[in-house]
Amino acid sequence: MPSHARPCSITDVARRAGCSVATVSRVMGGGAAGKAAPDTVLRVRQAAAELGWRPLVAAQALRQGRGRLVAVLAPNLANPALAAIAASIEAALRAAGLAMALCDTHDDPAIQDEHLMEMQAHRVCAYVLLGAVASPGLDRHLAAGETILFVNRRCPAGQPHPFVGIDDAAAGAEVAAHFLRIGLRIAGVLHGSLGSSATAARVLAFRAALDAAGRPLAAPGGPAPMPGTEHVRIGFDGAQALLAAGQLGPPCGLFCSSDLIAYGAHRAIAAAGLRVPEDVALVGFDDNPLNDWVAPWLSSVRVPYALFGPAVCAALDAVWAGQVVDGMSLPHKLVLRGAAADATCPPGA
Amino acid sequence: MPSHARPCSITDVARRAGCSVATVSRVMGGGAAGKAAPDTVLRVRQAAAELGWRPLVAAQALRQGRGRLVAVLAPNLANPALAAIAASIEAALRAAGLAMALCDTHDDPAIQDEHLMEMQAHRVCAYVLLGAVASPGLDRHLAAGETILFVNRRCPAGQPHPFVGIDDAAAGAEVAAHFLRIGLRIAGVLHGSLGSSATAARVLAFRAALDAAGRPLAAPGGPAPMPGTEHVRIGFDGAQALLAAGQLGPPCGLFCSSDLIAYGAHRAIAAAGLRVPEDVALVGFDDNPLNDWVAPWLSSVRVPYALFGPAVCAALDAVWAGQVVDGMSLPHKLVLRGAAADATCPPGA
DNA sequence: CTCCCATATGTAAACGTTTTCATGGAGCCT
DNA sequence: AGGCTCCATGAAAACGTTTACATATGGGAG
Repeated sequence: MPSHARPCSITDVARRAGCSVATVSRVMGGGAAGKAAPDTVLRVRQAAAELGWRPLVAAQALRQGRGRLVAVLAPNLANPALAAIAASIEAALRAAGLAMALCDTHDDPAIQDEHLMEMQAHRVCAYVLLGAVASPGLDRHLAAGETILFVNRRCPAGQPHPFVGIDDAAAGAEVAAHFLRIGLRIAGVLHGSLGSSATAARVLAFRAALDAAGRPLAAPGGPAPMPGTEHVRIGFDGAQALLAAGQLGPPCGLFCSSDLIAYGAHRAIAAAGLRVPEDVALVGFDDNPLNDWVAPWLSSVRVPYALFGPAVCAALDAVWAGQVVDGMSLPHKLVLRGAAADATCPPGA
Repeated sequence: MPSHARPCSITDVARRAGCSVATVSRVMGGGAAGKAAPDTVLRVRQAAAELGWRPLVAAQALRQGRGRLVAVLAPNLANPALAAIAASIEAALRAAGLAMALCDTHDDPAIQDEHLMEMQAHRVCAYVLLGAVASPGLDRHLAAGETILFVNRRCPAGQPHPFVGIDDAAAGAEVAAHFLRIGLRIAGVLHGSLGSSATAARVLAFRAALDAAGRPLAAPGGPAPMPGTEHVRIGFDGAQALLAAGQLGPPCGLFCSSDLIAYGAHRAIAAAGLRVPEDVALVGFDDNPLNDWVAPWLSSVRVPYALFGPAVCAALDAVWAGQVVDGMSLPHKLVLRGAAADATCPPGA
């Protein structure tokens, strides 16, 4: 029988500890060290433990105006890179005593706004925008002075805002430098919508580095990818277009602004009878942890997934402390994978 | 300056609409059709829209005892299959006006309990356990009559509880039938901890089908995998052990209880100079959406990710309506991928 | 001994909403 | 006309917490 006896409240704890609710609140409230007599603290702690009581988050949120919930908005949870970052953030938030509400925006401004409204109704204590897109609701939240942290993509509105992510421009330039170093002809660059600051920075820096080396890339042909288009599809179609244009003659290099795009490109290239990386050297971005297992032919810029969570928490703390968090750059690394996957021992071992 | 003017409340709406807060609550509360005069409804709706007001979830939760938040606990968000299911659930919950709090339990009973406690403090309106593990906190929540829905793995405690997932036993038997049909010698089955009801059902039904066909599998050698061990590692180590035992001579078939395990096995098999699927036919489980792109050699049992969200919502509604939801089986399908990846057109097109 | 301050605790208001109950008016039946 | 029900609405209590304020107790300094 789900009798649903009312779960115990601060009042029950107070009664059991033989004090007032205010005292319980002070003792359990954390911050108030030395605000209560030592033996009272002990009694209250014990009573709370015996009853298994925790302050009701809704009541705290109501009273204090803010809750203990952090909204995390991501454009596409099916993307392993984003899922990994979300997982890292979740772990770090939990360690900080916060909970995560995760929302999938599908890169759609309307859905993003809907989520922002809903999370506002929850009085979340912060918004973590993991790949934000410009939207009216975002502007309103920014104007309202909400705590907003941009991850991966910078704020699409003009002003600089707190940001956590890698140095995409540097990474893009490194990829170019790698191709130049090994003296490979560069067939092109495949990428998603340049509306994403991350993609734009990667691609533009890549092109700029090639320009600076006197080996400029031909202007991109074909239509610009629509925002939200499946990355694998972008890669497949893009590689097919390059093949049709005769651009992918071996040997050459091809840069893809995400691993998913590289997967798609690889499929088209393999179907054309070319080998990767011997004929076409592919460099992706994100370095999906599964690459070692399923894509040993793919070099990629490794993004330190596990560092995102701690960095996000640190940035939030800094913002709440009133500091200005302008750009916090996480380290990245170009991981090169060889021609023959010498897999006599498990990768990463 | 984040002036943080107090966000408007129901009182503001009432004043603007020229009525009392009770009326606003009734009008916006949804269910109350015909509980207010038509023109009043109009005035209130307009006032709320103009002010951009939404009822504060914390206050609702406080008053009603339950919030509009659903806790989703998953054992490992880095697993693409689980991330896909979580994404599906999120979308469906949002469509139902609910928000999702996502927690990663790392398959650890202690962490699961911690999350359960925290979510209880949030007065979430339901718990969706996507791969639950037995724990004292889970027992307490069950005893307290909370709304708990098991997804993928059945309730580890004895009694039957509401469940959403595929028919794992049938799927395992189908894999066995497939191997038998094409007359392949079966080298073995690699799997994670049998503590998971899903894994156990798959593996046991697979073995049972082989037994019934008079082709019983040798008892598993080596230590049973520890819970939580990386699936790719299980696959790699397991395949290496089979190779060392001379079990993987071509041609043969090998069943892996998850795609990740199959990835690991593939790596070891390829390193040994054997081809997949010509020499060793691999069948995985989950059918990662990326398989078409990165693992065209892998046959796998496709799990209908997109159906989980709607099924979960339907099950929750049923439970709240007082019905008994015992087992809701989602359809699965064994997807066979050929030897030569004929990738002249994009997969799935 | 008195005064004052520090320290520990209790009292009560406030947060925003839902919901029960009461009120008053409009119609309908006898 | 009187009494009835039905309907729309308002007043107020309650949910569980935090916190500003008040109160009591004790100790030290004068």
